[in-house]
Amino acid sequence: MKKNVTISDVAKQAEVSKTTISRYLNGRFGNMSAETKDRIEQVISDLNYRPNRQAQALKSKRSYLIGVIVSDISNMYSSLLLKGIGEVLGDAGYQMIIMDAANSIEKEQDLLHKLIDQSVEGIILQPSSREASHYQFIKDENIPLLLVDRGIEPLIFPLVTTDNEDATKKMLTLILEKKYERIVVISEPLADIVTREIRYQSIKETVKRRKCLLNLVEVTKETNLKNEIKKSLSYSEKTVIFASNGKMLMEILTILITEGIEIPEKIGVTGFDDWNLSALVGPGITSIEQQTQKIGNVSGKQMLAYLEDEEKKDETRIVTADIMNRNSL
Amino acid sequence: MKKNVTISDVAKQAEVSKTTISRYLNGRFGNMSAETKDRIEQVISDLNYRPNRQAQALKSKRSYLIGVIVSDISNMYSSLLLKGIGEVLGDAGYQMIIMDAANSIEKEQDLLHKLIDQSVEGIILQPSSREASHYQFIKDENIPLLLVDRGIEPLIFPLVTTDNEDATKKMLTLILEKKYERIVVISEPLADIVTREIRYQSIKETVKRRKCLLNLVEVTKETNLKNEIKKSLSYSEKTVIFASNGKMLMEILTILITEGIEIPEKIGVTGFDDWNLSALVGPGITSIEQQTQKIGNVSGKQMLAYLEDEEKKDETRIVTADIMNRNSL
DNA sequence: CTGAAAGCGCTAACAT
DNA sequence: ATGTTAGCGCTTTCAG
Repeated sequence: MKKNVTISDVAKQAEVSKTTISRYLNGRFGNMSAETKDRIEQVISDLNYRPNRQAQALKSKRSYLIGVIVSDISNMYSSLLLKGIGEVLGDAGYQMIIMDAANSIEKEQDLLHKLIDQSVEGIILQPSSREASHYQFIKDENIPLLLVDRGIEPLIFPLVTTDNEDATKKMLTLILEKKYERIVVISEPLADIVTREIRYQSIKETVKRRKCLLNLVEVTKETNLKNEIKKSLSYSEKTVIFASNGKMLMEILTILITEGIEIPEKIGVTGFDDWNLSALVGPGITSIEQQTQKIGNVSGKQMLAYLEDEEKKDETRIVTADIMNRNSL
Repeated sequence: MKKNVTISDVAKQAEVSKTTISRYLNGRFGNMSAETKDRIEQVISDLNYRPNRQAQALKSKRSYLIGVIVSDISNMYSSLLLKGIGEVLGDAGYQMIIMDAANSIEKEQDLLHKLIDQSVEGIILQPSSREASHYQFIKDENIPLLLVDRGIEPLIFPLVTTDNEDATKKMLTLILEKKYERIVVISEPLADIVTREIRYQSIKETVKRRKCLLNLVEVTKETNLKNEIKKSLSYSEKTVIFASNGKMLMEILTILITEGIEIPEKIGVTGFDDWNLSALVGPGITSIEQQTQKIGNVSGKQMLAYLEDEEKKDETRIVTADIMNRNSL
């Protein structure tokens, strides 16, 4: 059981003042004799001294902590996102405090406060709500907030996200080329998340000018997804299911495959794939693959930019997605 | 731009001393007049006061921070693990500082030090090395360390993990029932991680007493996996590929499927599946599905137990895995 | 080139 | 039932 060695211990041992040690720690050897410097270096390594971050933060107002809140950490999207953010932030000497809102907006509010209590220098948030008012207080706290993946309304913070509209429209082109006559969009509730709405509206707009029919299924806990899929199979028109995110896509595929429904013979399937696994599933699923890790990288860089220059804010960054043409249409 | 309100501001406003506020914050209303209590409550909410965690930690030696290091956060295993840990720790009022060792043992060492610098109260680690000596210093620091998923040698810290040996042997029974004559184990290098070794040895032991042949392919960056699979296909005996973890399984399946190799007609495939997605792939992959989120839950609980009672240490916990019998054998 | 002293925001004896 | 006082481990003027 080793007792904690503090800056005072080092100072005593090196026969200098705490001030000098502090200078050393912060790389301010501006005018420090080479010998004191060497002596301090020696003592620090002898004593195995490491400065206490909490104390440093308390005094200097620099915590080198960035808070990150994802809406659901068990989602593959989060993994890749966190990987991407972590790469950039880690290299810059920042630590991430990662938290999981578990799809609860109450929990998310609580976590935001907890992050602030920890004196984080910035927050990267994948919001669980589209309501800007929920996040206004962070602006008042004067702490940089960067949204990722999903926007809010109005968009009072910068955002890094996929080119949802563009990718959706490109996929629509593919669908229409294949002469589909009806599109069934299966999505989690549109009202909660702007991204879902954007994806749906993009489809709606494109379809409007064609002779293609459109259905929307909003999936909640009460929804019997199997029944909805059966219904989609019953249409007389040539039909395709469009999954609005990776979670939906996988649930749909699970049903289709376990029920032995042939893709694309019986029904076409496509949508957004967060997992980038759709190459392996069924006949290979034609899908929109987001560059999630890159979104993370970009977010990290944006955050660093804000941190060093408050004025660099409010620039939204769009990351393109890849349209993967496989065999499910 | 709101200036930070401190305990002193609250004390002044409520016309009591900081001590009293502190008592209030820590729920020690033992003997506090109802009216002061109410007044403080009022002032705190008026001022929108929130105590500074760093200052609290500095003084009280309680940070309520638990460090978690995963070997690769982009791996689905991490997602579910973190979900599981977070559920338990969050409910108990702890925050996680999650870090990604990115499969680098040097980085992992660095991160461990950084966690200690942050005054974490405990560390949950999915180790990137099997060498106990790398972690000895944590014992010296007297901070609770809990290993998860993978052990080290010797096992000087408690561990929460899957019943690797048991699950592997059960799967072997299935394989042998299907009259396979040769098993090709495809694994990342055994030498690095104990779990890999355990899985392989379990197979080896079981196979020894049968007339079944066994090959081992250790995959590094230099390995051409496609060639190895081709080789597996060339054997005259009825052959099955056993993937030692989810990452390998998915890489193998990707090759098999894109090359159009029929499963199980041309070759059987099975192994450990971290993603729990193998139901969707190809004909449905018979695999070992770990209860990763549960492993996380158990780890969280173990950590809480250590925190409140140092003596509860050194108890290794085994979580069973599920053998999913599908159509790839 | 170096140190003394004050204080960051909070908690915890020890008083009263 | 509440206040006084002394720090936690560090950084930072201000002096020399």
